[in-house]
Amino acid sequence: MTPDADNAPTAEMPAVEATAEPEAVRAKSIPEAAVARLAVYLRVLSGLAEQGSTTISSEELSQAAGVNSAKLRKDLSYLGSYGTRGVGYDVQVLVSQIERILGLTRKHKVAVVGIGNLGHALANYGGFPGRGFPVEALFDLDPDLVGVPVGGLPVSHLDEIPKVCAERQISIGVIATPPTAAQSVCDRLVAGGVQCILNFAPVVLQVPAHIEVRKVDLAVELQILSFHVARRADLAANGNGGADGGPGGADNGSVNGHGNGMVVR
Amino acid sequence: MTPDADNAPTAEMPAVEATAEPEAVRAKSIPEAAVARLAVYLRVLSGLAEQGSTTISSEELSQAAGVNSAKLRKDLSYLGSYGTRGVGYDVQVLVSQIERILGLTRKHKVAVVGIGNLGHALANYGGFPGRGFPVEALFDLDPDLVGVPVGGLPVSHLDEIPKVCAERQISIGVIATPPTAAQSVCDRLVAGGVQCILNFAPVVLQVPAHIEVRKVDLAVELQILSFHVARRADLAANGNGGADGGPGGADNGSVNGHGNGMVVR
DNA sequence: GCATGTGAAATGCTTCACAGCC
DNA sequence: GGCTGTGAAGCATTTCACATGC
Repeated sequence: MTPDADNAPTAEMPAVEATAEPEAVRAKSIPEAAVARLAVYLRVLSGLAEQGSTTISSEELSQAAGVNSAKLRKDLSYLGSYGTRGVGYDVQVLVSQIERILGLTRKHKVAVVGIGNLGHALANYGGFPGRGFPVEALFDLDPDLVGVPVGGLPVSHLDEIPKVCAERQISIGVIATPPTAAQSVCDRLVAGGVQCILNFAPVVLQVPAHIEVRKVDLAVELQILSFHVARRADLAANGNGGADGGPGGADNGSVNGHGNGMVVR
Repeated sequence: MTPDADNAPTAEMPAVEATAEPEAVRAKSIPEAAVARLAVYLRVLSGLAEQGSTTISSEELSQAAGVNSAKLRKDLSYLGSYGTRGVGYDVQVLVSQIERILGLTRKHKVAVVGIGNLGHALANYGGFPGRGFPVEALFDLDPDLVGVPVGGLPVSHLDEIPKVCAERQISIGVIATPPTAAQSVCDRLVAGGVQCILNFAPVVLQVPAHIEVRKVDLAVELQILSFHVARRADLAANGNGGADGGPGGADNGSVNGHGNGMVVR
């Protein structure tokens, strides 16, 4: 995962205060794990909407999203009650509600730092996934790159990070630099006022408490896969006594869960 | 995080039983979340080793890895008892033990499918992170790319996936194609005998139960960050009256705070 | 009848706190 | 005195199972 799912959201906010909320109190504190899945549901639902579906049951949607239906319903219940018993959910309504919860009704400007192979790929992502995340600044250290437009946007120097980020109101910084530069880049992004960082560099960043960091770590992902290969080999080697019946049989229940995550980390 | 985690031996293991295991039973079933962190510790430790450190305490290592020390010790305890009370851990010993558990003592051949921006980045990663994951096959649909060497390896056509993967004993397939092609590529990788898949395409793959899948989903990561920005904005907007004192303050200490500040994220 | 929504149970993960050992 | 290793407590997430309402 999501990988990752580390993160300690804390923030409980028990009863909130007196100020009676006139309406839905929202901020009900929705589990981090559920948030990640909502993003997946959103993509599936958008696809369905384009194909003309208007309603869908939890069973169908859960299949398409690779989770079980109970989990899906629980996740959707965090949004409020937007289904119809005996029928299912209205696709458009779910799309809107998930977008609302995820804060996608507003744009989040992105800066990409480190225009190497990966940075290029990110900068060219065509406005970044699903709209709402326009790339509005690019940075690199290399003098040969500074000034050159990549994906229609000129590259600025690392030193400009704080100034440019502040000016353009960047809210998300993406770090795609070599590991040695990452912490320093991170500090400058924070100085520039970004609120969140998506880190592709294989280092653990130190950040102030109010900055949200997510990391995407290729080496870690591969090593997790390696672990599973090894474990499977172990089991096959000495795990089961005779019987069995070749691979695949193994049984072990494990439903088809599948899943994953994240990244998650 | 990957759910799956089915453990073979079910229950605990209160005492020995029936089929006496001749030796250490290893397969102790280590939590998925811990596996991901072990990979991080490994990187930190490798760095330390290169700088000449020979021992380290749980406190220091946990700081460097961005977790708290209790968690770190618990994680390391899954490896066995390799620390020295009153002293700390031997860096080299930990490195070896983590490598053993993660199955890094053996190579895992990788195939990259989809040689676009991202695929290029991956193919050029210079043998892939930290050794042990050699890229040994590249695939794309584009006739202009087939046959062209990328990072020293010629690109083959998608149709060759099953054959080439089987021949070269590829164990990990990396999908870096557009979403529409991903499921079909996945099926071919499975046909070619790969055991694990790392999926960069924004789709939920359907795979047989014995295949391990991890996904890296840029859109999901950004949307999770968006959620946190939104939540924070919400809190700031109606959470607390004036006072405050800038962002970050909020916190609202979850009551029992409990010392232990801990930097963490 | 059928599918949602949700308390409650089960499972899994993290944190605490301290015994054990150097 | 310091630091590891770990049972037990505390939380978080997932799953169950069924009342609820269309």
